Amino acid sequence: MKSGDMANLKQIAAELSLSVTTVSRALKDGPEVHPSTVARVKEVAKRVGYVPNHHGRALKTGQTLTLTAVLPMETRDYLSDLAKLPLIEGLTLAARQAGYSLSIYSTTPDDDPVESVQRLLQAHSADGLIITRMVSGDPRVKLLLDQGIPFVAFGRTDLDIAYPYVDIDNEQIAYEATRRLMDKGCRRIALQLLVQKDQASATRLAGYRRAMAEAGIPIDQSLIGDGTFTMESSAAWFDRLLASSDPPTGLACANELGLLGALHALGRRGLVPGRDVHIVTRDNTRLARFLPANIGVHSVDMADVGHKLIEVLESRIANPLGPVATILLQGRFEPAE
Amino acid sequence: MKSGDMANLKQIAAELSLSVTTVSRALKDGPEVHPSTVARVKEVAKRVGYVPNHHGRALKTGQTLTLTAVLPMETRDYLSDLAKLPLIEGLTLAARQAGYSLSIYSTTPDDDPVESVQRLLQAHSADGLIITRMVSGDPRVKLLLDQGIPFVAFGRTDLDIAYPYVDIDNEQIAYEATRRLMDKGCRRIALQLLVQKDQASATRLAGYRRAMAEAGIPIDQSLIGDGTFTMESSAAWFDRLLASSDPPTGLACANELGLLGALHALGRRGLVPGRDVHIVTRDNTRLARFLPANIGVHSVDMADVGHKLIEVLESRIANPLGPVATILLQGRFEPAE
DNA sequence: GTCGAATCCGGTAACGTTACGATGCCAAGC
DNA sequence: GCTTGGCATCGTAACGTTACCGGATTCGAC
Repeated sequence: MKSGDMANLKQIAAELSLSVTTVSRALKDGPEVHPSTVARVKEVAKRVGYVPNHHGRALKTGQTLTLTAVLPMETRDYLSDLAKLPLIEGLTLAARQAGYSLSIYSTTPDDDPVESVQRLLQAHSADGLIITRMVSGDPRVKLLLDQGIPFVAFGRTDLDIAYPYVDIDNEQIAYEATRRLMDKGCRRIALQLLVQKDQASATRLAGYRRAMAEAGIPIDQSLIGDGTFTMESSAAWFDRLLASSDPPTGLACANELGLLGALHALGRRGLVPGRDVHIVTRDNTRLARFLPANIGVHSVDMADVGHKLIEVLESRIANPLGPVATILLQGRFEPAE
Repeated sequence: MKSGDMANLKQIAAELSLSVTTVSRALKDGPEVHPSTVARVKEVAKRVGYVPNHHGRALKTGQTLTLTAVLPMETRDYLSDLAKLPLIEGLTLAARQAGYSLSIYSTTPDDDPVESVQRLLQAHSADGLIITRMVSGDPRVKLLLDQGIPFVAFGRTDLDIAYPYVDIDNEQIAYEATRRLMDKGCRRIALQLLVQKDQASATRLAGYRRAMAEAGIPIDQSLIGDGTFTMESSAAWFDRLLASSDPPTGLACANELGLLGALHALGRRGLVPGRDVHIVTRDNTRLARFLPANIGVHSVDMADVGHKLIEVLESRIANPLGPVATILLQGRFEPAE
């Protein structure tokens, strides 16, 4: 079946009348092997196209050289979050550069997140885990820490425990976004939120509240969006706001898709962004800059987030008991023209 | 380090005073084990949280239960193809349902595609490969067939060899798109193409040519877009066309990002889609339906493509010498209102 | 009462790799 | 001459799993 007849250490050893042990050591430049022997071994290895068998090594050493990213997938809609794509690209590329291969584990809304993680770590199929979409009091953190499994989270949560994470400073970004809208003269400012209980939404809300409190504007709960998120639901949500007796004059969008939904709602009412409603949005994919509307944009390089996640995870694997690294990334603001 | 103290067959066997062999057989419902023994084994396995060790099994059986998808990644731009996200989601989900885990191998434009595949198959880390972004005379097909490695391609190519693939009927879609634009009265119709030498672009061009030939309209090469693709380059390309002495009145876009670029170019000139220029686009993510413009849309469910790819690959792994399955998917057209 | 068959289970080896201790060898030191 | 020690290499065992063959018990049938 596997026609390849894969070369292994034994074959190389036989060809050179060496022991398997010596060949193994030679290939990793062990100092206990004579340099000339190393050269001969490497030459034969190259000729026969030797590639170490992943599973043999993994079984012996316990190292799989694989990292697994647990990513939520929304089956309700075609797309959930465009930023996921550059994130995946950053993750795979950084993992490859670090000598790991990256496995993606998509969770559906039906999956119990804890159980998913549970199963993953037990299968011993990865040296480390990347978890995302942190929720308040996320139980996975304690689970993974207890089990001693190296992991890194994309996002903080409100636990007392220290754990390694990379996060975007959503509080600051939402604060600035709200302030920008105020600078445009808005006082009724709508805040778009994504998944309920999502930690990112909680911090966004905190930043919004801070800005509103500083300006002395009372919070109107009806202006704060909530719940599971699609282009459709975004459009419907903002349409309801526009239809109200006292519609918002400013909007802080959660991401590109939320923006598209909101623009759709505006368009259907003949309203123009930047004139009737001022908009600021998160946009990690440059998409908003290409829409025919002047919209302020907060962006974060998601590929860089992927790189940083791998970096932290790598140091965690190398030194599981060392200090936990945490990285907080600021957004970059590009104002509307 | 790995504090887990993973349960293995030996532990279960010891606890029940059985042999490792029997436990192994019991867990896979071997007919050679007494039903009551099977029950006892399973009960203990569940209690101690036994999960089979992937690598032990892979080493013995040669099956890795892993599939690898080779996906191109454009580092030039933030996003290359939005449809890749639902594709990945479909792939991971279908792989999981089939009992496989999915590994993503991102290739950069610098990577030699053949060498990437070469290395992947030698590492014996996957039971099957999914390759994408087929080019004319793609050398990977022959390589994989020769090596007897199970694989499936997303996209056809112009080889005489039969090989398993799933593809979208781009020829037909481009043909229909061109016809729709003609129905709107367009005669100067621009065709947006993506990556050069990409097989999908070649078939799109063929469909366009067929429609133009049937209508007796001569081909104007200057209306046919070409080259590596970003939102920026799309905008620049279409802007050049609009600036020409005889600008197009119809446009068939390659995908969502190409559409956004084109709309950007239109917007900057104060032109309105559906009035000054008629547009039809590929859109696998429902994004175009949410733009404030009436645009005809050809869509394909990319998650379904992912499922079909896994399906074909699975049958290929189960029966490597069987007939090659090929699937050609039609696009669904939703006209502009 | 003996024998084949069916049923249930155990032991051994092997997949490819690496860790560990052991072994042979040669030069240098007393 | 004999030890010491460094050097290069080897042999064995083990990681967790499954394939294969062989053994024990039971049961029905002649």
